[in-house]
Amino acid sequence: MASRPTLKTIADQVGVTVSAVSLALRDDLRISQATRERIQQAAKELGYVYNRHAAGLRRGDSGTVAVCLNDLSNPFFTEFLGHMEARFREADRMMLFCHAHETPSIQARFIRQMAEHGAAGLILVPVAGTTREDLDGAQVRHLQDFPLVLISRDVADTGFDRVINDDVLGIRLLFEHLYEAGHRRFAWFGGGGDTSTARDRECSFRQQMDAAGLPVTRDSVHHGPTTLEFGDAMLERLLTMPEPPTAIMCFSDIIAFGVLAACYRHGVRPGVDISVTGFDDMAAAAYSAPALTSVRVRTDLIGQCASELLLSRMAGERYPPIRKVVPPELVVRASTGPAA
Amino acid sequence: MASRPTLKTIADQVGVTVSAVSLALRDDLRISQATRERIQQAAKELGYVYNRHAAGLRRGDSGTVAVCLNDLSNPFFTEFLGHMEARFREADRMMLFCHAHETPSIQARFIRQMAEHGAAGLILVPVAGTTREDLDGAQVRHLQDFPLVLISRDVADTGFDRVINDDVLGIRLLFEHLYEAGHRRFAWFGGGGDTSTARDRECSFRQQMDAAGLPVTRDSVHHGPTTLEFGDAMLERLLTMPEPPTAIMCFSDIIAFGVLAACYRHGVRPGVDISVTGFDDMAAAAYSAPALTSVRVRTDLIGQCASELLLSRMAGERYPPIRKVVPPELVVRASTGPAA
DNA sequence: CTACATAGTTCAATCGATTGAATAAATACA
DNA sequence: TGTATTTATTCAATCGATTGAACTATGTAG
Repeated sequence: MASRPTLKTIADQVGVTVSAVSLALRDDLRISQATRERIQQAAKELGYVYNRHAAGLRRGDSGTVAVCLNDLSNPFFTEFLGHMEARFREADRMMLFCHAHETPSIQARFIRQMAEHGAAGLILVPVAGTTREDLDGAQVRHLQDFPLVLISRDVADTGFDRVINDDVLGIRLLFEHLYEAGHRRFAWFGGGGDTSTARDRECSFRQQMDAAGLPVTRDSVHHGPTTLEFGDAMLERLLTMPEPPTAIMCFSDIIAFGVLAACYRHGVRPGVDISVTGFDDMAAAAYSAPALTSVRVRTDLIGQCASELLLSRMAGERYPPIRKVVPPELVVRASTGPAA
Repeated sequence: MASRPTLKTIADQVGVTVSAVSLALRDDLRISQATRERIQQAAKELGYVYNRHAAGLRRGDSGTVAVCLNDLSNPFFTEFLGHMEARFREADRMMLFCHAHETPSIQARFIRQMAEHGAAGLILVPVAGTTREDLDGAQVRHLQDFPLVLISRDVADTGFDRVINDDVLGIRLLFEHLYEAGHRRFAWFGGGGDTSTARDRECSFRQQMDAAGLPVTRDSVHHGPTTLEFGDAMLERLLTMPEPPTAIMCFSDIIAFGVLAACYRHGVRPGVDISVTGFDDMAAAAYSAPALTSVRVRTDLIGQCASELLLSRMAGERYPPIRKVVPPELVVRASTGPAA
């Protein structure tokens, strides 16, 4: 029944004031070592639990950071989560987490709530279609000078820090790899969402096609969700064509895995009869059947860089907004080969 | 420069007291509708942001719940996260999140910190080897009567609520499926961690073998981490045996995917030359090459049930600790077939 | 015209930790 | 011995929202 002990409880027990206890528990040298030890001992015995609400109220900092992702079912994003979590734990920051499900209203609500909680910073993979307006004014007036780092997806015209992958380069690497292997008939299985990632990758695909003097027809570009189902279904459709493409570039590994599954069912051999590429190089890409050619997005570097940037902003660093673009790496595996 | 507005700021603006503002913002009927509207209007104009530290200090509830998982790289666990996040969002609870990396010290620290934050409840997938002592006394004296729900993995002798999968049943379903298909030489690729899941599944495997009158030899049981690498490497080893098993049961889909990858490289046809089963039935299982026979762990039901249980405990419900066991479902796909 | 609800608002204490300033005690210095 | 300095601790205000009790009009019943 005894309610949670407070500084007062300890103070009474030891015979000092709350001030002394407060200082002692934080190892302040103003309190003599002897007293400090008695106080810390008593705190332990009483099972004292620090109250961050009280501390946060007085100090204005809650010791938390907020992270908002949009798609947990995609391991690619959980890789980010892992890397950032590690860095924040190191910095002794707790993480408020939100799964926005690509839904603007969820994202907006989370931004408001994390502000209410006094989170000191926010890392955000903006949901598709997020605009500048969504990020400032709208929810939290004081977001203007609030530490906020966008990752993975870019939002134009923001005054925020951003850490993103070089999607244009990634597609170029894959395209060149396929082109050099003799492929001339390409298909693009692209992300349908309104994100910078989807736009940049598809745009880069079209540029490469143009530069190679290859026509982009209605049959070469297909849009859909980033799911296994989409890749699977799309390949089924492609196989009914009179002269199907010999190389399929997918917006994401996830889609490519779907394509591989459909190939397997139809006895089409990826890397021999057809070439398939992914994007992201998630862990499973090395173990698909066959192993998937992809570009490795450096989630580790991006995640670390973003956390670092956020922590430095939180520490009060002032500099113009940074837009960091991290180059990915081509990883050639068995799912691609010379054009038949 | 103007610091964040408070109730006082609004009160001065409108010409009422903080009490009135506090009540009005929460739509308390004690304040006349006219005044309420004026206050709410002013709050909006000033860009007022609710301060949960202040409210939490006074009310003793921060409106957060804590969730601690141990392995983000396994999509199986992020499925839980998704389901719980949805339920908590619905209940207007924020989520403090921790990735314990199977590390007891991280788990312990998180438990302490979430208590400091005044989280109203905790859902935990305990890290391998977690004991009763780790969960009470040790970190937070007041955890005794603290809403805590364990999921996925069980910890013996706790007085806490638990929601877990019926692992024994799952293995039995898979075994019977394989046995009826004529398989008699089995291998078990098992989780190496000290978790109830690893123990229960392996134990069930041994029971089934016994019941079928099949010997469990040194060559039939293999332990390792829940990774693609482990499954891959283990199959390589198995193929060097003079008389390899015809059926391989894996502790997790992840391991099975590694096995399928190795099969593919060696031209061994899963479902024809050898049968492979996973466990969990994560989304990718339907799209592996070939599609994987597995048992579907109802992460949706378990996640929902756990959140529901936690919310009801948080609401003050008192009843003896509940141990809810959710039955999984057999999903037969192409990776298993009649014994050669 | 008094007594009495009733609605609308304010008063004032409270939650628990923090911190700059003040005080007391002990030690050093002249 | 008296004063300056250091060390150890306490005082008291503060952060911002909440809430039971108190107060003040206004209206209603007797």
